Amino acid sequence: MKEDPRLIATRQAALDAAQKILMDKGVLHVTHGAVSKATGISRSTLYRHWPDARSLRDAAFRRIATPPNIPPKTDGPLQSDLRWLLGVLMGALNDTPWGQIAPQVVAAASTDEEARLVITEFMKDRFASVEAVFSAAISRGEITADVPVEQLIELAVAAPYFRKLIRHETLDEDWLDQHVDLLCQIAKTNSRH
Amino acid sequence: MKEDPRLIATRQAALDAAQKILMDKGVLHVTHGAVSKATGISRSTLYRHWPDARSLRDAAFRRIATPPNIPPKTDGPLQSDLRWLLGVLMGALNDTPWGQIAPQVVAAASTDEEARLVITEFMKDRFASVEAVFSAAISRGEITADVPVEQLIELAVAAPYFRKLIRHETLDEDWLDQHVDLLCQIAKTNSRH
DNA sequence: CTCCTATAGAACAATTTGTTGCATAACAGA
DNA sequence: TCTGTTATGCAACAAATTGTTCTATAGGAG
Repeated sequence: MKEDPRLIATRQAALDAAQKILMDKGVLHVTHGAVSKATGISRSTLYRHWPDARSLRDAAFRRIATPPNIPPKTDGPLQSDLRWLLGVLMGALNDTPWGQIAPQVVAAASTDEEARLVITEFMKDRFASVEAVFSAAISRGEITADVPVEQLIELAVAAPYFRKLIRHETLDEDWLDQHVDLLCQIAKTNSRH
Repeated sequence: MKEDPRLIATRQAALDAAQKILMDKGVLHVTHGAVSKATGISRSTLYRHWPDARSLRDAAFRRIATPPNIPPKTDGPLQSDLRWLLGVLMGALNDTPWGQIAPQVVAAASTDEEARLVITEFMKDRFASVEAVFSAAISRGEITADVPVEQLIELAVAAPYFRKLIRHETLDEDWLDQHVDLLCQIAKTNSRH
């Protein structure tokens, strides 16, 4: 037996609004009252779906933090693969809700176990993508297993996140080109050929 | 004429408590009521010092985010200077209130202009320290001006912050050694001698 | 000792938070 | 179409929180 469409519609509308509030005004303003006023859904209905403020916020976090599927490109060369993958990652930070919401999740993670799970899983996923690119390059013999892959992965992902979330600097194509160039240079100078 | 010691005492006690609440439970729980209960200071007094919840939170942020003075060490060699400076930075992230509070500031910065100022100024200060180390190395001729200093600075600082705030991984001596090694390697392979 | 001022405490209104009961409307199944 | 089920809207409500204001008191400055 299928789920009542009213449940689905309510959840969707409510979380859409919660997401928007989260992005525009911060986690402090995500309340049943605010969502009710934004959507027209009555407060009592919202309380039935999410019994307290925290579960509402968690739901909003989870909805946004779901990692988009990144179609893998590992056919080389390394510079090209890396540039493409980090380009997608950068695009997500710049143009999707995730980019705007990430700071809130980061903060929540420091006191909230649920939020911490959300972000560590998300990052594990990102790391796996980058790792696949390096592994492919090693398999092709483009670089050797001597390169400190762990460190490179961390630097590759850390830079755009740090730049966006903490420094509030722009993430543009020029910056990314330089970043990828440097990563590849490190990879190559650490390869024994 | 000096300031009334009662004002100073109240401010200090209140912000001490606010800081602790901020670290333990997150920004959501920093309220006049909570601080009053924690300190015994009456609510009305707190309201007179900080007229609304936001100014109280901002005050707590500012107090914690004040960068400690880092005594400069730029007498070389680069590896040693860098290791020492990033060691201090790592220690601050690991063992001072700043490390626990930074995520909250990061989040607040995405919707709050005041918090953004706090963190960008803080980072400007950090970057200047790292920049001084590289400049000194260039002056000594240890590395040449060909190295992409801007990028190196960003990577140097980004890695520990990313690791701590976003990945919730440990920051220990071994990791730092590897990190500094890699940074120096990049600097040297980019120097024409 | 006296004036000034910060604080404590209580009383208060306004807002927010969470609960409950009931009428209504929408859905699923026959 | 008819019927039983269930989600919603709405209003009333209690409780907690937020912010204001007044007065008495205690501590500090000259």
